[in-house]
Amino acid sequence: MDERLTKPYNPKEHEDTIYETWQESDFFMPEKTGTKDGPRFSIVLPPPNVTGTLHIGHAAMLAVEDSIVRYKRMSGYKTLWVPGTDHAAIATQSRVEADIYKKEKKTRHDLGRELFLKRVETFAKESHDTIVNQIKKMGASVDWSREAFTLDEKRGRAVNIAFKKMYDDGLIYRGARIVNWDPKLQTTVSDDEIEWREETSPFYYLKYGPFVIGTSRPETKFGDKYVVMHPDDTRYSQYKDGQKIELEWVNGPITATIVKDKAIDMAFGTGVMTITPWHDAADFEIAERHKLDKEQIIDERGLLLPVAGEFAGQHIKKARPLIIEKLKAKGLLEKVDEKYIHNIAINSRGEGVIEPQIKRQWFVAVDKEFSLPHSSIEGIASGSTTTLKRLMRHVVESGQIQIIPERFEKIYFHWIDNLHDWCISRQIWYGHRIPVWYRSKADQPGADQEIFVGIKQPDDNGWMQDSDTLDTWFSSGLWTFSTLGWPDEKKPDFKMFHPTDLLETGYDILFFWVARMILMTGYLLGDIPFKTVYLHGLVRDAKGRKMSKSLGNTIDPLHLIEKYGADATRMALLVGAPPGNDINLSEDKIRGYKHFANKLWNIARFVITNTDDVDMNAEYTSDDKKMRDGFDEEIKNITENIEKYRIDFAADTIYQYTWHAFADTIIEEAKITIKNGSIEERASRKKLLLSIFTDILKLLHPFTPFVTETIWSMLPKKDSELLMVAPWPDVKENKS
RNA sequence: GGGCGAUUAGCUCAGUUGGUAGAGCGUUCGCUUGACGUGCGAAAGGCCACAGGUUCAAAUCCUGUAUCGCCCACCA
Repeated sequence: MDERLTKPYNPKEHEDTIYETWQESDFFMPEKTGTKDGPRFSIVLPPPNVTGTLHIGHAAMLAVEDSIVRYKRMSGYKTLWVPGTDHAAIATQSRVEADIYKKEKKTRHDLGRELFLKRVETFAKESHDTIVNQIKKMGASVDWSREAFTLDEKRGRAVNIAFKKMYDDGLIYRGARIVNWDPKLQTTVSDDEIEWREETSPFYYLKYGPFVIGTSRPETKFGDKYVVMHPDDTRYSQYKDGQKIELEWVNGPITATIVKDKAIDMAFGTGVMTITPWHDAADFEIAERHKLDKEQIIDERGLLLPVAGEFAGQHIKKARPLIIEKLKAKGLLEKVDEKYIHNIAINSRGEGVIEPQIKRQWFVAVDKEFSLPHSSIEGIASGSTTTLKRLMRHVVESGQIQIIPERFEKIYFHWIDNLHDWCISRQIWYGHRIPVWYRSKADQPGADQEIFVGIKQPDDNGWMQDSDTLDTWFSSGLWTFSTLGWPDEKKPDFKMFHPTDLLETGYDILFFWVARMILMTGYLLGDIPFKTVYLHGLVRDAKGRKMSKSLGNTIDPLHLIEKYGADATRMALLVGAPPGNDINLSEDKIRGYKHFANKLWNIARFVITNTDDVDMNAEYTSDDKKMRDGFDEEIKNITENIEKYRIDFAADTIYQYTWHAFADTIIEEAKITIKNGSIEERASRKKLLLSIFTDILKLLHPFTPFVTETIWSMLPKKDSELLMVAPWPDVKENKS
């Protein structure tokens, strides 16, 4: 017997060497697996952000993906799993900014663009190395030779080409639109990056000529010169759209214009409101509809502009009570509701309170028609006209992309239907610089600047690049094909592995990322990025709370691997985690699976020591035949569940079988048979032991790769040197 | 305001097409049994949130209610 087996199983002694063995074998590379013309399976790793270290959610993701990938590889597929990391623009930048400020009391502006970016890159590099190590510790069988980064040179080229093509097709435009401005980070953020927080604040009723208007933000009201009501509101039928009225306002008399718009909720407040188009998205829409003037009241830092009169230059927070005082003194304050509950917008990255502003930004037009020259999408012919929104809806609606669990399809459609143009420019430094250059026309002062959109800076003089960078999701939207060689569509990887088979990611980034990949792939390739989307849930703590640094309930996956082993950690994250469901993770659960790894180890000891004289050509007794047939049913069941992406069932089924059928029954009976049975009975049971155990190792391998590979190396008889490429048990023919 | 999910043993959760309720951890009792005490054998513990309905049969399907959680939305 192998002397390693004499001790209890200690994952630490085996895991790192096993991973090295795998890597040296090159079986992580598709070139080494499957057959030339055989089936292929490809998947990309959702690139983790280089903002520090992986958390337990990443570990869960790796466990699910690696299980599927290993299963496919063993099933004879040419299997590719592409790893990489994401520069995560704003998240990484604000992390480094905070670090620098904490240590050196300096801002990025103190350092300057170039120096600051160096610091971010250093941080990103360290982060990357940590992450790579963690991915390896989890046992992920990714192809490291194909590793990519969203901000490396190849991906940068892909980004610029995509941008230029969209610009040329009129799908990317520059426009003054209302955006979510974060005065703290001094940048715009997309709608999806906003979190809403409930807040109780006073709600003021102000006299506005003959009307009473309600507001929670009196500091924005200085320039309000349109008063809006519903056209069907009989209370105000004496007022006509466009009618002018004179009234006394905060800083003196003004002329206001009546506007009738159906967006007004007659039941809310007095049914009348004034609008501030520059600082409110809803007001902006009304102003656009009626072609009204828009005036900026608050600047980028949150200070009031000259329109505020005596309050100019003050910060909105400080000015508000003073403004109320003045309104009160002028008799314009009708009443105050102190307990008004409303939602305020917060930047989810960095916690700044969002101040809507009208700004000149770059947008992707989601409703604009364009023609798609080449299309592999069923139902959309090459050369036909469509919009990004329609494309995104169609590929899921027609079933060309399947989302698991299905209920998320509805959520996806709903999101698309509410989608506005996507603001892609960011006023931060870390990221893909917008590939647009400007030059003022020297001979024509005051004229518009010349604009150049391209892959790289034009050769002649005087061009200045746009200082903004792109939303990080712009580059990750290209991920499924920018990692396979695009824009060169002749690259073998692209031809062989695109579209990918599966995208496995958290439901929390369905809109951010999944939808954007569908958008980019549909537009740039006329294709789908993947056939199936598997959405996993969030990992919560034992009490069901979200893990967060502030709660102090985060679990470091490396700590778990150190204490219980990667296999136990993986099992705990797989079992009980059906697609789309959050799982509560407790250390007790992981400890249970550590015991299982040891159980398997001891089973191995029993089987190996009792089958050294096994004859694999022996006849099964009828009892043993039944046992083997029963196990074949389990194999079928497990295989079907993996195919259905019910990894949780598959992992639990083989766990239950191994412990409570194989160990508790077959081994226990074997002890008696081997001692007292006839020659035939003994030979049969020994064959059964080794035969089932060999297949158990195969079935368990996708879920617990380390311990099974370690045991495999001790098996005297086997059909493959390494378990990771041993053939998956096939029972289809056994069916009688 | 709209949508989605959850509610099952002391705790955390499974329960795949409806067929007399399961796991892990915890608890109690007994076992140094020739693979394993990280174990083995046994036991206690559940009107499956509530109210109706469909069915020979419901934790499972339908309707409603309650509580919790999540997502979406331009109510000033």
